Amino acid sequence: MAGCEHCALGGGHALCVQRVPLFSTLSGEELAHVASLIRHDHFEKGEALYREGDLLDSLLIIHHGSAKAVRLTPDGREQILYLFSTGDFLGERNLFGGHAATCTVEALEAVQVCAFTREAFRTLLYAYPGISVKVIEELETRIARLEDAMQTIGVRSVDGRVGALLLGFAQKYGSATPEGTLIHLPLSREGLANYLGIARETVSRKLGQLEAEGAIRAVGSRGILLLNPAALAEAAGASS
Amino acid sequence: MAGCEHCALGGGHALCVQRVPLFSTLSGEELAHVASLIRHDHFEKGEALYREGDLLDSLLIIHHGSAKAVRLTPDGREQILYLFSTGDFLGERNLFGGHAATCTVEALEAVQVCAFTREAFRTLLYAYPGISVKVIEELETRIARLEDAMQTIGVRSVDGRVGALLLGFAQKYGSATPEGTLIHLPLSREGLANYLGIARETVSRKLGQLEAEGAIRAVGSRGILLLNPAALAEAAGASS
DNA sequence: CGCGAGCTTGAACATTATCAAGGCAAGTGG
DNA sequence: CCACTTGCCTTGATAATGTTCAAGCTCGCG
Repeated sequence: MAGCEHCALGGGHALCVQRVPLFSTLSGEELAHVASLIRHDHFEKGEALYREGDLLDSLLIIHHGSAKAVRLTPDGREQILYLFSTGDFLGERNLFGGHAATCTVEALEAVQVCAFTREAFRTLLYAYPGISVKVIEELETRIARLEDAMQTIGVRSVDGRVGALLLGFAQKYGSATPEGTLIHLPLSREGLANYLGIARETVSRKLGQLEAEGAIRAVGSRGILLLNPAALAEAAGASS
Repeated sequence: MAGCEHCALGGGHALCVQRVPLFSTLSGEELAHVASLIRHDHFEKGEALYREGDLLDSLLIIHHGSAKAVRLTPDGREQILYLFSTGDFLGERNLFGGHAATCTVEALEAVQVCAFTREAFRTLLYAYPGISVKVIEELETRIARLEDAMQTIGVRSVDGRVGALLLGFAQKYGSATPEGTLIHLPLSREGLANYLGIARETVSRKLGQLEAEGAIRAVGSRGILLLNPAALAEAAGASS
């Protein structure tokens, strides 16, 4: 059986399928079956996992690395819609309706993915009905994330957006230190700008301002130390 | 059997369940079974179908009328996330995870809904597995809408947002006339502002500007005649 | 006819984008 | 090992854009 090589490698390495909430209801034996259906792929930084308009025929699970889902706006800029990292899955949008991909997904760093073909996944759905419910739940989660993002982008002042973004990143990419939470940003300033829908320069200025206020401290170009989360939360909550 | 009274009323009136894509794969007999599980409810304009934080236990199908899904932002304004009208269904977010509702849904006019209890719907899912796939597809559609909305709100200039909104409304609420498409707005100016994430006054100004340019013509307070859709499309596509 | 809610308009103000110049850092080649 | 180059980031000045506050208007309704 063509198992998941990545998963087989490295000592206490868990099966990649175990990392996906989708399969959390399955037994070890079933997981092994699922894993046997997996094939692999690898992308370098900057490479596209797929592009807007592609007709995907696989479900992708990010085994290691991170990626951004972007969409080109009519005026030529790009809007980042999601950030994916280890354990997230994508491509589910295209498995059923036969729709073309609605956004381009590009690797932010080297990315290893585990993939199911459409057929393999459909087989799974019939074999393990519980997965359907999991898919639905996962989609609901993604909707919730989008709703949050939309509320953030749509209404809050720019200060608030920046604050909310940093707090969000702190949970996802942060690690606790004696001084506060250290965030390793997954994006450049330009990336942050595209995520927030504002100009690059504005990101710089807002971060500079927050640093001047003592709420954060820059650590290299991709590191931010959260000194005063409460100040950010306040910015995120108040209109100015 | 406690059938769907609304559906039974009025001559060639279709079963309300037929209006929902969810059940499009079912036969007439199966539809009748589904319809037998339905109960009803009615809401007046301004009344809430449910509120943020409620633990819903039903799937609601809008049989007649329209409603808005809103979320209160930290700074006290409201952000409109969706508009629902006849045939749309809602509450699916809360059927599985047992999550509380993430937004408040309020009737924009008198609304009649058909509802399934959670149990009834689960029963259906097991009886007719095809419904699961439909649910997934429908969720995907909703995600696509959100992604569109996010791109619109996040990046486009306000002129572009207004243009895109009008074009979108033209498809959903428009009727063709010799002079152009006549849109009956489902929202007040304040509603439009909350939907677009901008100030009331700005909506007035932009609409006035479009009217001055001859792209649209106001017809009463809730009517807009689209004279030059191309001009709107251009605004929606260009940054300024 | 008069009242009130919602809409429009104006002017001052705040914020952000844009344009432009300069700095920092990492990687390159001598 | 150092100067150079390149890409990315910061900072400043200016102009465009939207918000806010305030006043007046319109339309529908009692």
